Amino acid sequence: MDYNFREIEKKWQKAWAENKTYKTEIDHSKPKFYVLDMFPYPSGAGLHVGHPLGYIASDIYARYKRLKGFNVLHPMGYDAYGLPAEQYAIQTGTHPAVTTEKNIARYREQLDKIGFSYDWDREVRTSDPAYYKWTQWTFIRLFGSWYNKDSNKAEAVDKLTEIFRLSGNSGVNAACSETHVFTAEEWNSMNEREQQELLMNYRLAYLADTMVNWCPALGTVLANDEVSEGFSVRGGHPVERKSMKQWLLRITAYSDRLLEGLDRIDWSESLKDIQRNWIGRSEGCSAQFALKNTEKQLEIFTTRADTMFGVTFMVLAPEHPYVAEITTPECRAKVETYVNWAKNRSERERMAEVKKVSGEFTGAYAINPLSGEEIPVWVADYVLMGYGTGAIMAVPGHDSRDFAFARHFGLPIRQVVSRKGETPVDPSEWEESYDSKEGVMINSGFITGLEVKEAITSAIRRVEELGIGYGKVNYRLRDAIFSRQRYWGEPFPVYYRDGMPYTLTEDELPLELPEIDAYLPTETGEPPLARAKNWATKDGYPLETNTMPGFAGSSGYYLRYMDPRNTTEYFSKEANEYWQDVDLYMGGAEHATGHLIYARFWNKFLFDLGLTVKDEPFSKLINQGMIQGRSNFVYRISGTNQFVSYNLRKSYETQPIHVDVNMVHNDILDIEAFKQWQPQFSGAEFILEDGKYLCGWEVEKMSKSKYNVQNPDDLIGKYGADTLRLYEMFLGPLEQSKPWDTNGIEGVFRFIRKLWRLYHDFDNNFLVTEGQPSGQELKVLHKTINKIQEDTERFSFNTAVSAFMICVNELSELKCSNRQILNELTILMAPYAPHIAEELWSLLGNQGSVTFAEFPVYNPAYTVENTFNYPVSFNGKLRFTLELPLGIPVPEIEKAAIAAPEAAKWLDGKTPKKVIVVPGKIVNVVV
RNA sequence: GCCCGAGUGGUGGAAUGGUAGACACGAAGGACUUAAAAUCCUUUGGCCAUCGCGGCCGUGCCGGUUCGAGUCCGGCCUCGGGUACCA
Repeated sequence: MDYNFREIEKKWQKAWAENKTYKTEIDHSKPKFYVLDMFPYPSGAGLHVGHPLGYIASDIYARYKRLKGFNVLHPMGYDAYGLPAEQYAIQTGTHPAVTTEKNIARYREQLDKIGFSYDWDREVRTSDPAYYKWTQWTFIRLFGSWYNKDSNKAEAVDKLTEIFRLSGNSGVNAACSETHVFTAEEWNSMNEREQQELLMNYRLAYLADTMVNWCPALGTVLANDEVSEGFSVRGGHPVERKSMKQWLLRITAYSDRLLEGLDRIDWSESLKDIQRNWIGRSEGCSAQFALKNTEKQLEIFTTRADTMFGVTFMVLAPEHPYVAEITTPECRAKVETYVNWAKNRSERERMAEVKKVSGEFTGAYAINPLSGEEIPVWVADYVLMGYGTGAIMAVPGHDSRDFAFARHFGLPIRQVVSRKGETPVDPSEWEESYDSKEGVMINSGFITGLEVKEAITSAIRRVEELGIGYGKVNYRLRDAIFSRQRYWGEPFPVYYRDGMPYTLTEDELPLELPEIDAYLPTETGEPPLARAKNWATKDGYPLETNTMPGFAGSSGYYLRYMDPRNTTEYFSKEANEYWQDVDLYMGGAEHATGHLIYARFWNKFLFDLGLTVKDEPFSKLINQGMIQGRSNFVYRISGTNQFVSYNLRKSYETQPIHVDVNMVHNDILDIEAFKQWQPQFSGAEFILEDGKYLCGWEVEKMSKSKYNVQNPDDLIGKYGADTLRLYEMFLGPLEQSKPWDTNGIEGVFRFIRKLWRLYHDFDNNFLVTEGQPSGQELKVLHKTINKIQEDTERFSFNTAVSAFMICVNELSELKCSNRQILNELTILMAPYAPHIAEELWSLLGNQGSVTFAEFPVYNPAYTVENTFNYPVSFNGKLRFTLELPLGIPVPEIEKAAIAAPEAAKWLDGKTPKKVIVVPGKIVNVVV
């Protein structure tokens, strides 16, 4: 064996660990650079080949930055709390901590084999009391804070009570739950319980009754981003709506800042769009519609105040408090039946029946404040209580849902917007609502004739003049539900006195997770922590039995890495001032509406407290694409144990059967391995083509059941970590999703051995030559330096690997073994293939690790060409090429092109109309 | 429905508006070898060709801008992701 990767990789991994090569300290003499991977949840299945994709990319970048003279922080840890370990505990009784510990050990082993440059001394685990102490600490601070919209930041609740004591709440502009106005006297005469209840409306971490996503199978509540189409993201269990008392984080207070911050960070536009949509800011206006025969006003929110003259009815959500109050006796029975039916329908049913129109007339009428018309009030489940006010003004002419509803129940439809130059058609002939984003108002009283935009402003102004509403901004973003009825999570640092929650003091932290006898809810349905003995404070007050959700621990871990062993603070001021924020964050786009939004909120809150110097935590973020599986199939002839090769399958009636991809090489089946794979195939017969059995293939999700899972360990065993690293990068653009396919890995392996041979003679003796490199050698090297630098900086790692291949091919061609050239090449390779680079670096006689070498400086002087092979086109079609010196004047080039012997044929005796010459690029002759 | 992103050889993929298919894989042929592995060489988008001159067609489809379009613009089709009675 010439290139012995097994020995080399083991040797250097050991050396890096022993010398703590990647240990990082604050160093003010160097600029900092913080490269972070989204830390993994250590699942029992271990890493598959998709996980390291992002880690390899970020590791290459981290190593590159070190060569460029940066002090690089590149840590790793574990998102160690989570459902799978707890589910396993329920089934087996094994403590989740034990399972987690074991899984972490396996992850670590796998990660170490790939040769990452993590500073493991900074490892954090979210389930470690030394870590979650600070998660709990942050919760206490959230509980003790409110959001002042005037100063636009979080402030202490103590300051708020002071204001209440002196002047009540009328002058307070807070992001809060709905509260009535009270005076200082009223506040001061309240008892503590009343005051606490009131303050709950202001706290950034607060307790409230809310409709939650309850998952009976998991026995817990889930956040919106943990639910997809009515099923839990983890496990795929059905989810239903239920009202429960829950802790919430008032993330909505930060809606605008979360939105604004997106403009200042370097994330992909698509990811920012996902967050923008999730926050869902919409500008509009709120307006009160008077209800006939009562004093009541019905408040609605609309983004299209201009269409108010087109309102022909109103709709309330079934949960709207007014439904019961305004329904007339004649309609009561029907409305009650409808409301009950609507309320009990699961999310699932509602989603499945979006197209079905349902609703009921309440018997009540409202009065259109602009037109004075009387309009009926309906109740229907297409209006959601959770958005706006739970009531809408229906404009069936210009809203598809209102239109469908009006058609179904025979309600009038009126057109109020018309595009310029179009003659309005009777709405009764429409098949759908009329798109009204642009146009001119018609049938609209005082705004008739205005453009939509002006009409909106005009209508809002009138609403404000009438004192029935005001311009308002609405958000789709909801406060984050922060309680989970689970065991394996952070305990809340909260106890209850007289039924009111209070937080522990800082010196009582961490509040450690107690031992319990079974990882299940109690018989009375309380969360598992209710089983813990003495789950109470020293004074005997009961502690909170919910635990925090998965996103709690991951919301601030990047800050803790800056100073992970600090026992007196979350992280020191010094550490935060040095490391500031994450310069490069690498991870999956699936966290767009979860972790990535919570972490930004968490960080902004800590920024308000003055703890962090940056309000945005991740200045650049890259989403690595998903690695999909590539499945292989064999084709069994129906009713037989005969298998027909891929291209012959059409002549038979066959069923495709998944076959383990590890038994297939370049789509050719290892027949013996297949026979031994499962007993049912032991007697299998095969119809071959060209003496081989060819399998079919398809791109699918990587999963055990599809037998297409590839784990990195096998590949490292066969080719080594450096080959795996290069191959994962060579697969294609980092951000693109792509199928995993080992078909190309041989090529990368060949390349790396070819690289090795540059430094060795035929007998594998290390051999480099001294002396000055040739001009050609320098040209190849410097072309490569330039390309690698450019490609690495724009994260185009696939083309960088190609550039290395070209470089090694060319140097091999030149039979180059020059020390100077190879020394520089070694440094270039180091971020990509660190083990072989380290070995060659030491063979070259260099002291110390190549990690801290200096990145070669590109010298364009070595790569200048003095001639250029001009492509000459006629009418845009390439006809021939012409070698000409660079730097000769344009008319000369023109002349040379036309005078070329090949040109005569295309000129056909004519004089060219025009000749375009782009020096150093192209010549185009127009005939 | 709405908002993004992507469609290039048998495959993964290259290509600041300037020689489409770099670099690999696979395949075919050859060298070396008792043989195999490894290695090396040649060919490899399609069609036509008096296959050593050459030509025509080709980047999902239809148009447009331009001396010149895979790249820019307009309209469609397909696939992937996000979101969904959000007023």
